[in-house]
Amino acid sequence: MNQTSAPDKEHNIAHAALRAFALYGYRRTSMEDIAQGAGMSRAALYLRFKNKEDIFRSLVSQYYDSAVAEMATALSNKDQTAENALTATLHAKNGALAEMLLNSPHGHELLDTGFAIGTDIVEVGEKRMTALLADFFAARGLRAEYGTPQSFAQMFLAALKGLKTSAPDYETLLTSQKLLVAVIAQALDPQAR
Amino acid sequence: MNQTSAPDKEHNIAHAALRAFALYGYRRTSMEDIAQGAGMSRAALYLRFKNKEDIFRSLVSQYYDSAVAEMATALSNKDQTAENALTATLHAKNGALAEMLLNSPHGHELLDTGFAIGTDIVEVGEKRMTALLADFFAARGLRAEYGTPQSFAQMFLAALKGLKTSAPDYETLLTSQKLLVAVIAQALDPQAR
DNA sequence: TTCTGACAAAATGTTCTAAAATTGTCATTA
DNA sequence: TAATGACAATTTTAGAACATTTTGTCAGAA
Repeated sequence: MNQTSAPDKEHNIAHAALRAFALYGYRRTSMEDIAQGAGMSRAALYLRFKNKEDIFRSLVSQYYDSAVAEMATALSNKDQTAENALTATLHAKNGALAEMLLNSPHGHELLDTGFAIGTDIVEVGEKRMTALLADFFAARGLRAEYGTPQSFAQMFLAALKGLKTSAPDYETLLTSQKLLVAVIAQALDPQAR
Repeated sequence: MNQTSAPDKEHNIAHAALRAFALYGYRRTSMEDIAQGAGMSRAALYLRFKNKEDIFRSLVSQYYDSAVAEMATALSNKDQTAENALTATLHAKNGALAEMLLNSPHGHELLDTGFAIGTDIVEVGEKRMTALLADFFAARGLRAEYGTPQSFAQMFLAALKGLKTSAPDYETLLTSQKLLVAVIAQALDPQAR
């Protein structure tokens, strides 16, 4: 009854890996680092993951799965204001994992041009987010002058990325995210105020 | 009467440098490359510029000077719609110099994290742009719910940067810029449509 | 005066070698 | 069965030695 299940162990590994990546960066994190953090031998890691890249990809997967799921929930409630829905969406996107990586001194390594691990996963993750937002914008009756829901959603995500990379501190990030959301919400619902 | 004036030569150098930087990237551009492009000896460059970094900084300066001036003009006409003013502003920002660098295969080197030359100039240039936009937003009666004109302008510039870095192609960039401008313009002038 | 060729100094790139670290696997243990 | 220690193979790192390129300067030519 108290035997640790496989998913739990994989979670331990993922957690330890995340910590190590945030601490040392991807390149300088060794399998030994991760194994120690997860409280097991290095060899044990290979029982569950093919290699370091595999672990990293699973982290990215994990992030997008939860972020997309949370986003879907946040956007599904038809009764709330557009502003609230979008704000909840941001919380989903700024999830714990993203937070930890972005706040680490090695966040850049994992985002900079030329870091090519998990790119494919990122791509489909972003596509799923775009689709969710496009549906939302369509459902809220986005007017034709703002282009297709699809292109509008792309614009929104790109703008958000800009806020994230430009913000000098967390405070500023929150402020500008709030402003952008307010503007977008207003565009959806011009007479709301 | 037909002697070439100093400013002209400096312009030649700047032009050649820009070409070389776009072609080879900053690091792999030698003073010899620039000298050849400008049709003079390498030593002659040192008569007008301290070194390569100095040339690069003068390029950045030049860009911001013209971009800021054009932006000021674009934003000053009180009769045009906010949307037109902002669109003209984008043209100023996406100036020829920016275009050339961004479209070059080495554009990334000059933008990526860790490229620290001319950072101070960029900083004051961006501040000047922010100030111009803030004045514009204030003059157009930006409503309090969108924060201060200052923070709103910061948000706008950051979002624009996101569009630029995220756009897969020039077409998409233009589209999303247009959408963002439309949204912002509508926030300034809710009943305009 | 305005510019250049030539020079010394500095920086950058290349190739090699040996040591150290990291990886992935497997026979063996608990 | 699930996990480990230990092993061979691979990769990474650091340093030395050397060639090449690039830089910044200056005496002197145009």
